[in-house]
Amino acid sequence: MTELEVSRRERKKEETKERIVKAALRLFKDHGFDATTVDQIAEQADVAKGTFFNYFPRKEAVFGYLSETWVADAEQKIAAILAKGLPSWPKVRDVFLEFASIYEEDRELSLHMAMEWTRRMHAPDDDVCRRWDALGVHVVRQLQAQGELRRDVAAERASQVLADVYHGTLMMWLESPEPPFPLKDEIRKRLALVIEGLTPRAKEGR
Amino acid sequence: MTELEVSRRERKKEETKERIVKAALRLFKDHGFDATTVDQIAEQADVAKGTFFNYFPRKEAVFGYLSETWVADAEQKIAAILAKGLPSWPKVRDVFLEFASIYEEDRELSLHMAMEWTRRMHAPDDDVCRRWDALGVHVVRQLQAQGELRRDVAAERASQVLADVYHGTLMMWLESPEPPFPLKDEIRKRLALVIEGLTPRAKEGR
DNA sequence: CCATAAATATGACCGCAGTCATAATTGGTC
DNA sequence: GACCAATTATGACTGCGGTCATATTTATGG
Repeated sequence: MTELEVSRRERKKEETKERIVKAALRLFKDHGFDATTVDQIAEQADVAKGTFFNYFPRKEAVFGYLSETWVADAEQKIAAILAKGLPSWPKVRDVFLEFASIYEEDRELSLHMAMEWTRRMHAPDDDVCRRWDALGVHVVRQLQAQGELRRDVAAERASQVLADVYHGTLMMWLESPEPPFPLKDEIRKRLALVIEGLTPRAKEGR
Repeated sequence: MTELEVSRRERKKEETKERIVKAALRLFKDHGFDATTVDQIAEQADVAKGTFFNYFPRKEAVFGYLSETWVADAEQKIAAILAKGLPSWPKVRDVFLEFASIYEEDRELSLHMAMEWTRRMHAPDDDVCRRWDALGVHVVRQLQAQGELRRDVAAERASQVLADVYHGTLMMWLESPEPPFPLKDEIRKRLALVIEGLTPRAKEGR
């Protein structure tokens, strides 16, 4: 009984997974990540505890579900920009800045999300990481072709440097008990620094 | 009985702490971080389990002990460089690169160390973080004064960007199952990118 | 409709990190 | 030495993340 590529099984499977994610995120937001137990999540999602671990290997792994959505979204938007004629750095940058605003909604939760994200790179078979990487490299290549970025540096390296600064700034912002600065603004400024470089120019701006 | 600022109590305290750290690191190296239990550490250090938690709030916290040593060491070396006349970026950079070689000894262990280090920033009362920060800012200020770095950017920001790239590269290297590149070399190249900037120059180098 | 195998669900169970009430040590005082 | 307060040590105990053997459901073939 293979009707239209999606069997009833797979549908139910996906449904359950979503129920678990929804329940988990709800509880995380309400009571905090640490205070939420897997039992509670399972209860709330109306499954047994063991079932949770059929879908996610670790408690934190529920965050992985989100990043899949996000990377798809990013690919979408970036593709749109790159498609319509001349791409330009500011536009691309703004797409990534947009994602930063997601983190502003719930900092405590976002911190756990970001740490899980960090940990995931461990697994070499994780394709979400690869997709982010590929996206970054692709963007840099385009900007290089457009003449907006130096062509004499490896695109992978340039992409990584930008990602590091993005991620580092985000982490610092997330880890402070109080927001230490306006997140998007700071990221923009730091990225600008990387683009411009730290070397003094001939005519130093004021 | 306050003889020479260090009571017997404090001496024993410090001794015990060191015994615990030594035992922990030994076991981590031999059997891996996760496979090592606090019971084993306590056993090996000849104390009760509860005693461990008198000295360290979490199992990972033993790494904190090391970072204190390191930052002191870094302050020392950097001060020496900055003291003797003209400081220059390459020399400063090499000091930080030296630290990278510590990580090359045991990657699995270093990964846990780095993650604990990341988590520590959470606590606002952690002065190790503040000291690293202060050190970075101080260095940048000096280099700015020396004319080696742009003077029109906030030293804190510049320092952070450099730290982010350093840290990001390190994490990527630590998280890969196999070393993906020569660590020190890659850090040097990426830092160079930040210094030079990603903007195309008039005469593009080949 | 029954048989069978694969996929999925379940909750009793286990090991360990971390807590806490209590006990032992220590240093100071008379 | 006897007493006291403060500091440090201890291990029984708890709670939760994660496992696993077993049960249940689902799809398929005869």
